[in-house]
Amino acid sequence: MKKNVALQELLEYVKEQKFKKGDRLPSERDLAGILGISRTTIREALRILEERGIVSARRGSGVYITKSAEAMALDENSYPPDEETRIKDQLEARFMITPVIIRCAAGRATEEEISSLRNCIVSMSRAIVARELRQLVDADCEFHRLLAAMTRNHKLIKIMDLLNTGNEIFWEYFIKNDEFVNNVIFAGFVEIVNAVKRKNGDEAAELAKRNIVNACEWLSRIKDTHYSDILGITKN
Amino acid sequence: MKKNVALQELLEYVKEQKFKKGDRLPSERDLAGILGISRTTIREALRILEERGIVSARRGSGVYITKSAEAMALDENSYPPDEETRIKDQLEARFMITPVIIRCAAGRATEEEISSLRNCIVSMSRAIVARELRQLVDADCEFHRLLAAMTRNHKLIKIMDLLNTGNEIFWEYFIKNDEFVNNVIFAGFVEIVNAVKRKNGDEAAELAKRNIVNACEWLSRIKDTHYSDILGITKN
DNA sequence: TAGTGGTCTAGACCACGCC
DNA sequence: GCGTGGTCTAGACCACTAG
Repeated sequence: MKKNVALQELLEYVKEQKFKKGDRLPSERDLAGILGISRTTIREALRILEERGIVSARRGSGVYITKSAEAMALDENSYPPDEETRIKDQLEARFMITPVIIRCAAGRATEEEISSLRNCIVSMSRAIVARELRQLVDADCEFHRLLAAMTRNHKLIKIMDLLNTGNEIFWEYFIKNDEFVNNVIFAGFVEIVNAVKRKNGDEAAELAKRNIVNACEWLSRIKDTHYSDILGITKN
Repeated sequence: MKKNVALQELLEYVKEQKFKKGDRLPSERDLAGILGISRTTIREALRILEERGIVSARRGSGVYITKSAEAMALDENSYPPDEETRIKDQLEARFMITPVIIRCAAGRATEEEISSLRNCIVSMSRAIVARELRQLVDADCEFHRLLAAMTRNHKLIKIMDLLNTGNEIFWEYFIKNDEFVNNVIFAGFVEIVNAVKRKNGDEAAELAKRNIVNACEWLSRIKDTHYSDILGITKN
């Protein structure tokens, strides 16, 4: 994508021109001319830099550098939102957040809601048999959405919605191996529901964590990455 | 902004046309025509809906609804609840999520980022003296945003953004009492930064929790509600 | 092959900061 | 008033999906 190229060129340009923290960049229109690219695309690149906290735009004034060159160099390598990073971020976020929500949910769930969870698991099972990635992801989302709803906390529901986006990225790998999905992940979900039914929040949370640990280990095996790093850093 | 208007109209249109989960929306070009708006703007609105997990775009195929009507209604109602509920949800969510993120941040923060945290605290202090609610809330948001950025995890940053919305609701109460804000909350932030500097994630997380506990207790005193219920249910 | 989302472009107008 | 970032537009081409 050109915006990513623009982003790299922009960083290169900043380095060349020896811009420092606090300096003002050329205007968006000038940058567009300098880098031979449309202003819209430049803006998209700047937006990304702003998200990363490297740059800050002030209306009517200009775009300013807010991060030192050293800090920029430091996280330059850590930011390509490539597939590896997305998988890692997604798994880590789920590992950190989901158990907390499930622990809370276990204390507040009704019998009826637990039946809904069971129904979800049935859908999941069907999707696995039919090898329907989309249905599997949907069932997984629904499962987690229900758990979040049990907390009766609107904010937590929204957070779960956020966590529920972008999971295809690893389900895609899981669904390739029936045995793993069935005996490990799927069985894990069943155990979680049982723990929730017993209103044992701590156990449910622990099971949720273990499920993600298992997922990480399996992914590490079939890919050449070490997802298990996540666990050491964020141990609860 | 027109994209926000477009977003509302889009939701309205979906409701009118009785689109359901799994249905395909008209193409972006058609929607542009229907709503009388450029495709770029429509795309921006769709991007937001995609982030919220309401919709999912498939290249070469179309844009599909991924959330049931009930879930959408739930989402819509997630903000009109009464003030009590909003405060409770907000505090509870922060109590559950923030410590986990801070623990992770403590293990990955750079010296420079810690300086930024300190700067934030200075802004906060100034805002308190000037009794500027808006600046105080901004500084609080920035403080938490920085902490989330230290995790280097895009998802967690987004989650923190979500947590950062709607906090005016209790800052409004806090700012009325200088002594409390200064000696309890503000001092708590300073301690958190120190713990982060020592890379002591567990302590930082514990301090973050205690800060929210203190906030709950103080709110319970000045209002006739028992916010401390939150703590028993979600103890870690 | 026709239609879709993904990306990029050039140009326009607005709201705001600064001189 | 001038230059800035913020927003919107119409149109183009590409890569992909599906019939």
